[in-house]
Amino acid sequence: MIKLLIAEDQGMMRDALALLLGLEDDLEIVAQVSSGDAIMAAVAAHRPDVALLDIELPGRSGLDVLPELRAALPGCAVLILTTFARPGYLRRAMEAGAAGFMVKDGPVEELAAAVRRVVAGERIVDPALAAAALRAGPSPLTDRERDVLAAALDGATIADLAARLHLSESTVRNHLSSAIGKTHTRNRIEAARLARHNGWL
Amino acid sequence: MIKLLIAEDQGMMRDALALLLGLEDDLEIVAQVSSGDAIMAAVAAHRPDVALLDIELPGRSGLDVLPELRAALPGCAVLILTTFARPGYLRRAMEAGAAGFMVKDGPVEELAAAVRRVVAGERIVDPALAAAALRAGPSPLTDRERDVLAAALDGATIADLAARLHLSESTVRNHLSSAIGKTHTRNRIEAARLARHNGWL
DNA sequence: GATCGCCCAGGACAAATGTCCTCGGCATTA
DNA sequence: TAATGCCGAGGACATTTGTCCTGGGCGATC
Repeated sequence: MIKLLIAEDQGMMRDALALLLGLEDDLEIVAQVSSGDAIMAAVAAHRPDVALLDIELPGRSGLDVLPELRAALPGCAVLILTTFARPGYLRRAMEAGAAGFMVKDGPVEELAAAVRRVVAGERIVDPALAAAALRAGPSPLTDRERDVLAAALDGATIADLAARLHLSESTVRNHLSSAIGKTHTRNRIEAARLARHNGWL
Repeated sequence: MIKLLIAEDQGMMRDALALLLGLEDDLEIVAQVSSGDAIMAAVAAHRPDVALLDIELPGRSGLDVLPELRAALPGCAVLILTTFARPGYLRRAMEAGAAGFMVKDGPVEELAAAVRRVVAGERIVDPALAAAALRAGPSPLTDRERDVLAAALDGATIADLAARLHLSESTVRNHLSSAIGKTHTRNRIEAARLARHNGWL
């Protein structure tokens, strides 16, 4: 019997996954959580064989908890299940030891099969996405550039960013200018959007 | 037997919905489509009793096809099912004659019940969302302001917008300035984000 | 110890953006 | 007919943003 943990914030999707996977004879859902903060406690309590993690969760993201989960329970295979096929997400997932990376676009039948395959030790990666990840390369951004771009996503002014990050306006400008240059974009909005698209934030 | 049409682009969600609703004895999935363009043809071919429409679909949005669907097949109740609880979405859906509006956060069990209730003539609306829709009020934007804001969402410069919309830069500036004023925001990014959040785009 | 990259900060400057004004055309409404 | 509102356009102006430069501090690496 394969013990499964599901971390997914969208209620309908979570219920549907649990119901469908629960129908399989060799799978058992031992825990369902809807926030990233709840993952580690559920892992400790139920010691699943496979963890199905969404990335964009309230609290901590699935990618953030991934290294911690691998360290705490190395025998648990992690299958990332996300809406967004972002190259940087795949890269981070693989570097952190995920066993597989799937997007929610495919048919549900693939899911149970994927769970069994990662339990068998296989790695699951969408080939097209892997190619995109290699093409996009690793993030060219420094930590601070990433912070500033992430904070700029919602349209804040430079003064806002400076206040929010406890920096001077000059520093914020410099980081932004540098990030714009590295991303070959024309302003911070394009830079921030590209960075998000590539999973660099 | 209640005949159902499902329009949903995310494969896993579509499959899961179809499977779960198909398990109900009194429901029958007569059509599944993944793009907005395909909805009307499927409606004509299968004449469903209930159409379950996502809003953000490739091709035409669920809200765009809604009036056409109601005109073509008035006996078909439309249940909007969306990820985003945007006040303007709810408003548009209700004004266009939707029978219900649900977000994908809730438990799946609600879904089959909602389908039966709209067939029985009930209207389904999340009370909290309805309150938000009333609080946000109708869109204050003119058609052109909406167009310009929508085009500004991706970080385009004023020159880009002017070229894309076949307007002079002066005109674009004026529309943007007006939209910024009406939304009580500080720049077009904030204005565009607020407008999107409220479902005004 | 020197070098490198990152971080923070400031100044100077050009370019982009946002505001406010005028003006004309057009359709709808009173 | 007059008034109103939306649309397109342009000019003038202040503000914001982006670029490029300098410089100091810090830690890692060679």
